[in-house]
Amino acid sequence: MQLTDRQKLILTLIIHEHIRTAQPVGSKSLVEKYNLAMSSATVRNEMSALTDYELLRQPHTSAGRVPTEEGYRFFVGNLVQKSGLPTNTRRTITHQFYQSRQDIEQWLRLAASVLANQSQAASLVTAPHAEKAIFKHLELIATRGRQVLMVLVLMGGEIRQQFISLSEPVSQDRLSVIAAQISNMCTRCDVEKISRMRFQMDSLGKDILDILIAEMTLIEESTTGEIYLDGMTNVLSEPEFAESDEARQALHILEERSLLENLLASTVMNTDVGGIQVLIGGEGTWQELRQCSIVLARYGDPNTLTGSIGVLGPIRMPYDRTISTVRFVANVLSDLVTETLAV
Amino acid sequence: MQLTDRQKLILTLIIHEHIRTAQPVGSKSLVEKYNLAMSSATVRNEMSALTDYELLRQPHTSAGRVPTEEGYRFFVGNLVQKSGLPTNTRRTITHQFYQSRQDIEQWLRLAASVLANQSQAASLVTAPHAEKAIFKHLELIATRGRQVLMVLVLMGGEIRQQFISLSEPVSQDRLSVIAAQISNMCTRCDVEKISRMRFQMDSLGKDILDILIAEMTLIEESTTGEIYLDGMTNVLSEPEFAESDEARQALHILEERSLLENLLASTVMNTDVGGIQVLIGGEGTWQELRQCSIVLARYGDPNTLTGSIGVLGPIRMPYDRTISTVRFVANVLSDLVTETLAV
DNA sequence: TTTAGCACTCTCACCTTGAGAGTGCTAAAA
DNA sequence: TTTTAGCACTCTCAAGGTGAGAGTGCTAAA
Repeated sequence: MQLTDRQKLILTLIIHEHIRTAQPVGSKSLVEKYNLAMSSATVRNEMSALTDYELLRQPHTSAGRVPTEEGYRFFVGNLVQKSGLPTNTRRTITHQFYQSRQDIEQWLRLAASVLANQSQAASLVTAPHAEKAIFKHLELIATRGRQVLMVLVLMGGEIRQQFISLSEPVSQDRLSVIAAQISNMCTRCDVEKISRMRFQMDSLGKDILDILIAEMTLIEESTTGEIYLDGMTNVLSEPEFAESDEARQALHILEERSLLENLLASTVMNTDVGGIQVLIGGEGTWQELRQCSIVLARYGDPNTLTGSIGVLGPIRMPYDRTISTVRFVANVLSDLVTETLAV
Repeated sequence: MQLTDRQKLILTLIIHEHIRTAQPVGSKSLVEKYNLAMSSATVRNEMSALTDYELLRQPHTSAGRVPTEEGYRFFVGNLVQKSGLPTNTRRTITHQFYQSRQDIEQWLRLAASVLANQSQAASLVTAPHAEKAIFKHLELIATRGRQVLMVLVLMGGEIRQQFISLSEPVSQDRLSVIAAQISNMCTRCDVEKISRMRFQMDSLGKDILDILIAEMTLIEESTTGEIYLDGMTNVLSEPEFAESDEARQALHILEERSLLENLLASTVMNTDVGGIQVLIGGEGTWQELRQCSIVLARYGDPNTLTGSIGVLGPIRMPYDRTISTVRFVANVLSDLVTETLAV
């Protein structure tokens, strides 16, 4: 499918106009709006051709044209201008990050908030997560009776806390000794190596090591870290979600962690850090997302810690701006992660 | 305002019927539906009286009656049957909690999920938070260069992690020594006591203690811990939120942390653990919640750690069931918190 | 005090209608 | 060959009209 320049122009204008108004775009109004140097009849002929290519669609015989999913895809793939974010927007965003508390959690929350506000859509950010769990540090804190709080720190800064129940009460001193022992012994070890050290430990140590191993295995098996969402309500103000049932289906994907993990796993997980993926109208697979598009990116340090960020909005979203924003925030997060978390 | 038994009955039935159908309730259909031993004319007279009391309202001259906010409030205050949850529902819920990972975060997430599913509405759960921050344990973990990961554990199990930047690189060994020293010295101390120990420390120790104090102050100042939400999309399926703008306003309160904190601070924070608060139609204060009711409870250990849980649904919600569910989940969480987190 | 009966009111679903916007086609102009 | 003016046609949408249905308040009798 090879489009003439004029066809590309018209497709682009129709998409712009449709994004602006959420209405079908007619030939005459398009010519008037953009002062095109051709008549509406010419535009109609081109529209007709674009409709044959299935890039445009007519809701009804005598309505204007609306871009199809294919049309958006062509637009995003070939026509969208990679404008980059305006400098002052960049500055505002960067500023916010360096203003915030120095804490991954805050950064991720902030990233979600920035994405949501900039794109006026729903956003998601997953915490950076390593494919391989490498032990860094263990802490055991007595709470009450046989209850102990276990804090496990992985290389890369992932932290897990968990209450464990020992078979008998143990003093804080003894716990500290064991924690220190394990911390020293296991630094930079993966699950396998740690398993092989099990024989060196006494009975209590073995119990704790077992829990530690279980926990690390669990972390390794999970495909993504904690998920932060923001701007869900932004989506509700879009006219295509006026009947809230449509909105419900779309937002449900974000809310239901397992669905979202599936979605991420089958798309952005295969993308390189720095790359952008745009999922338009659910790409036939995700029925609930028929009305939505998702712009996704991966951030972090490609070899160790990575996470995903994305924006979910109506299919009729301003792709250029959204893509720039997602790319920029991903870069900011990558920088922060590599600066502070790297091994 | 003193209602006769018959008036109470009719009010109750109208509310029940309205909750079921979301439609105005007429005299005739009410008599038929519930096989009342009186004629529709009698019911009409009583309805008229209830309307005078402003417990009912007519959307239009010749429509049926709809409960007013006042009507719901009377119902919740006087007529609602405190049924308690069915035994098997209780069992299902309890079971889920003991099945889950032994980890506050999981419990809170689960609580939110249970509330959302049981009530088919949106739910919120705040992490338990102590009014007074009491130090328990400090851990310092070298990451890279001058970057250090500080893990702060408070009495009661609140954990904060933060990256701090020291003025010069420090070895893990030295960090461990300092952390142990602080941990020993400050156990069970509040901010004030810790501040008085500052002079004992060397320069590096002072820096760290300052950050620690700042962090503890921050925790003490925040009114609530982490917030977990669930079931936002449930609300979208209610007919009163068909035009998504209504839904947007309501859900916005949940999404915007500061708004939600305000709301909690001005209501449930003043409630005792074990008590239930029902906020109907925003009580005149919260414009965004005109269409909603919130059922709130406080859980935890009254003297140390408390958190809030709640359900947000349409004003037309099944209060008896929702209240029972919220109360039950609050009790379960209280038990878990006092069992595992208490000092 | 309750109820049957009645006149009245209001909504809602349904239909019709005309304006408006858009289309495709054709024939003439460039 | 490409572009454009003109025209007949199509379809939506808002506005207005109509009747069925449900509900009400009032009155007079039980």
